[in-house]
Amino acid sequence: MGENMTENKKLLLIDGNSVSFRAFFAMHNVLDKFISGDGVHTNALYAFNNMLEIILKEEKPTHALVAFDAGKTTFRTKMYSEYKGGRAKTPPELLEQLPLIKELLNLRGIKTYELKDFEADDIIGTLSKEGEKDDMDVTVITGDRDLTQLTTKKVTVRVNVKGVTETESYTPEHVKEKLGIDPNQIIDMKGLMGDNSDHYPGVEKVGEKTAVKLLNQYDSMDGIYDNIDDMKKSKLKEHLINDKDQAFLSRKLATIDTDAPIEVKMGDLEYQGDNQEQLIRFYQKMSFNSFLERMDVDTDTNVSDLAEIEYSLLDEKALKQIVSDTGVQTVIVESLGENYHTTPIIGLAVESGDKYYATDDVGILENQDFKDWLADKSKEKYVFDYKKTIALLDRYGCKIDGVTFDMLLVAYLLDTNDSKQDIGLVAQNYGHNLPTEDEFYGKGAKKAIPTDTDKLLNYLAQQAQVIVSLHDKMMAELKDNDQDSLYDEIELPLTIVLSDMELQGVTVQASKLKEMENSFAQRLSDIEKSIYAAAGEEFNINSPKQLGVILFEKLKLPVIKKTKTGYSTAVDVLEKLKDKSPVVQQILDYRQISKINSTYAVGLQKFIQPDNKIHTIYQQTLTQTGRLSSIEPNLQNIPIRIDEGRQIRKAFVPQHENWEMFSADYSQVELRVLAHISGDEHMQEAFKEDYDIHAHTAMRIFGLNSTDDVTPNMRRQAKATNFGIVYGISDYGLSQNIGITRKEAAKFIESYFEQYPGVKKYMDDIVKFARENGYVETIMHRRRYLPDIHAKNFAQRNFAQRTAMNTPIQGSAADIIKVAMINMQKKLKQENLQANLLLQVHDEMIFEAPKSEIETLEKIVPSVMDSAVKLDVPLKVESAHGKTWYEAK
DNA sequence: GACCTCACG
DNA sequence: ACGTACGTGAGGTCC
Repeated sequence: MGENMTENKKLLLIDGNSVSFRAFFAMHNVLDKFISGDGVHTNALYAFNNMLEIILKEEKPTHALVAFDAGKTTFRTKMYSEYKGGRAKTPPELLEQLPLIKELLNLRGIKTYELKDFEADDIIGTLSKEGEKDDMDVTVITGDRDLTQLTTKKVTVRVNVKGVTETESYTPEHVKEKLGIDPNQIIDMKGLMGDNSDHYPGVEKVGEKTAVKLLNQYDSMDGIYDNIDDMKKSKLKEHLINDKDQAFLSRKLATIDTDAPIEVKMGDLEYQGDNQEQLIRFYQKMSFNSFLERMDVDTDTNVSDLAEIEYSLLDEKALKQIVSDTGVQTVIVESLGENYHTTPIIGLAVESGDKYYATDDVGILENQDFKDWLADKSKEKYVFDYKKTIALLDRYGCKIDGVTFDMLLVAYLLDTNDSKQDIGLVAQNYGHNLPTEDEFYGKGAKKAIPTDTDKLLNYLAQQAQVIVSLHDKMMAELKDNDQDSLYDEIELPLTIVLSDMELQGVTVQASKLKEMENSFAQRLSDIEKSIYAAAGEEFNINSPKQLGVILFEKLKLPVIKKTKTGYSTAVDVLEKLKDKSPVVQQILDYRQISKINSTYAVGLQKFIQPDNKIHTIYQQTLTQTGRLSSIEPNLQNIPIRIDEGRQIRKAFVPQHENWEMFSADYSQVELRVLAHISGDEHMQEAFKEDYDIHAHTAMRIFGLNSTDDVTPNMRRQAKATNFGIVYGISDYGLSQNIGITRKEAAKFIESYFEQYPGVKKYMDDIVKFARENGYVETIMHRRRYLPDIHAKNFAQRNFAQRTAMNTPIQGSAADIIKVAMINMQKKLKQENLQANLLLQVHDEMIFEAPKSEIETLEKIVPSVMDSAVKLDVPLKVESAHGKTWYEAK
C-alpha cells in the first residue's frame, strides 16, 4: 500500500451543468410544486442540494469545487462549428435556477468556477490532474459519461444513473470491465465512433463494438492508422481511410483539456462548510422546510432525535373528548410486520381538536363509546392506509366508517412512484421529517417495538400530525390534477369493496391440495429418475446452473441464449432443443409439474386459515397502471392455461353446501379500450358488429375479402399482433413471439397501421403527449409519470415510449373493472342477495352464491359490468358457474 | 438479495 | 448499433 503523507486530502469536483440538468429532470414532475416565494422554480436547486448532502456525507472532502460552462462558444466550437449543434436549448425554468445553485454552493462553503472558452469538463480535468499530482484522492461527480476518460488510480468518476443520488462509480477496473478498454483509450473510441449528442461524426459504420474491437487489436487510433496498410481489404478499412481526418478531429473534440489556463489554486478550494445563518435565511426564502428541519436536528436522523410532540394518554377520559368532538379527527392504528390479517395492533393514536392522544393498550377497543364513534359514518376521519386500518380493527371486533382522507391512497394517485405504503416515506416526499417503518423499528432481525413506550406513542402521534398537516395540500393537488372524482368515486369506495373481499376470504380445500401434492410427488420422482438416466448422473434439476452444465457441456446441445450469469434454460430455449434430445421434453415436464406443485399445491396450503379460507391482500397502491395486485398469496395467477395446473382450481369452492362459484369476465376489454381512445373507425366497427376481432384483423392485414378465408395460423398471428399493439409494439418483440423474421414482423406492423390508421395516430399522439407533459393518463384521469421519455439512453427512452402507449390502455381497463366492482357490490346489497364477491383477476370477477341465486347473477352481473362506463364501443361480458372454480369457466 | 424461471391478465 | 413486447408475485438456487 502506498503511504499517503498528505493525510487523506480529498478533492471533490462536480460538473455543475450536467448535474443541474439531471437534477432538473429528476424532479420535472414536480416542477410546478417547487416555486419559491418570488416565483422562481426551485426543483433543480432542491434536488441538487439533496445530492450535495449525500455526496458530502459520503466523500467527506477537504477541498471542493463545482465547475460550470461559461457560455455557448468554446475552443471546440472554434475548431468545429457544429460542435454540440442541434442540441435542445436549456429550459428557461432550469436556466433561472443556475444563479440560485451557485448562491447555494457559496453558502455551503464550496467554490464555483467557470472559464471563458472552456467547458466545465476541462476545468475538472485540469484540477483532477493537479489534485492527483498533489497526491490527493479525487472524486468527480457528473451526469456525463464522457468524463470517465479522467479515471485513474487516484481519480474516481461517479456518473449519475438514476435521478441524482444514485451514481455508478468508475475506477480504471470498472471502465475496463464495462467498456473493455482502458480509460485512456476512451478518447480514441469516441474519435472512431463519434458522438451523436455532441454532434460530431466519427468513422462511418463504426459504433462502440467495432471501435472497442479495433482498439483491443491496435491499442490506439495511431496504432490503427500505422498498421492500416496491412489490414485486409474490407468495407471497414475503406471507411477508416476515408474518414481519417474526421476521426482525428473527433478525438480532439472528445479529449478533455487537462491543461486549461485556470486561475484558481488548490488552496482556494478548501471546503469551508456551511454558513449556517445565511443558509437558514436562504432555505427560508426558498421554502425548503425539510432542509431547515434537518439543520435543527443536526445531520443524524436517529430515532432519539425524533422531534417531540405533546400527547396525552388515550384513556377513558380522553375518549369523552374524542367522541364528543364534531370536527374531523385523525386515527392511527399501528401494527408491525407483514400481513395485517394476522399481526396484532401495537398501538393507537387519535388527533382531536388539535390535541394528540395515544396508547399501546388495545383494551381501549372494548370501550363501547369508542367503538360507536369509530363506526359512526357521520364522524369524519383521516387515516393512512384505510384498508389496513379496517382489517386490523375488524379482528378486534371494531368497524370504522366516515373516512374521507386516506393519505396513502391520495399519494398513490398523485404519483404512482410516490407511495411505498410507508407513511414515513410519503411524509419525507412532502418535506416532513417522519421516520420510515424501517428507520423507526429497525430493519430485518433488529426490527422490534421500542422498549420505551413513550417513544412509540410519540411516533404514532407524529404520524397523525403529518396526516393533518398534509391533508389540504394533497387534496388541492388532487383537484388540480382533475383527479378528485377518481378518488371520491372510485378508489376510496373501492377500498371498502376490497376489504370486504379480503375479510370474506375464499374457501380452499386443503385435502384436495394435499391429494394433488401426493400425485405430483409421484410423477416428479418418476420423471426425475428418467432424467438422471439420460444424463448419466444425478443433479439438481431445479438449478439452472447445474442443468446448464448437463445440457450444454455434457450433452453438448447448442447454446441458443445466454443470461448474465450463464446459459439460459428458459422455456423458449428448451422448446428449440426439444428434437435434439428426449431429455429436454422431460425437463420441460418436470419444470411444469414442479412449479405447480411447489407454488400452488404445496404453497397455497400454508395460507389456509382455521376458517378453511385464504385471505389474500389486494395491493391498491402499488402498480404503475392502476391494476390491483394480490399477495400472500397471489390469487391472480392461479393456473388455467394448462390442464394439469388448472386442476388446482378444483380446490377453490364455495363456503356453503348448495352454493356455487360464479365467474364473469370482460372479453377483449383492452382492445375495446384501444378502439375507444384511438377512435379508429375500422376497429370500432369490428366491435360494434361483434365480429371475431382477431379474424377481422387477420382479414385486414392479409388483404382478404372475407373472414372465411382466414386460416387458423393467420388468426393466431393476427391475435399476437393485436397483443403487440397493446403493449407498444416492436418488430423484434413480435417476431420473437410468433416465430417469424424481424422483416416479416415489420411488414405486419406496417400493414396493421395502414388498416387501422386511427391506432397509428393514437400511438404517435400519446408519445408526443408524454414528451410534452411528462405523464400519460387513463379515461378516469389516473396518471403515470414517465421521466424516461427524455432519457438519453436509447433503451430507456424506448421503454418509456412503449409504456406511454400501453398505460392508458391497461390503466383504463383497470378503471372500468373497478367501477364495475363498486356498482356490483351496491347491486348485491340492493337486491338483498347472499352472493359474495370473492376475487378479482384484472378482467374478471369471481363470486360464490347459493344455487338459487345463480340465475339472477347471470342477468345482473353482465349488465352491471357492461354498463360500468360508456365507451364508443360496447363492452362484452361472458359468465360461467359450477361447483368449483375449475368448473366456473 | 440478486437472479432465473414461470404462473396469470 | 443500440435491445426490446405491457403489468404483476412467488419459489428455488446460490452467494
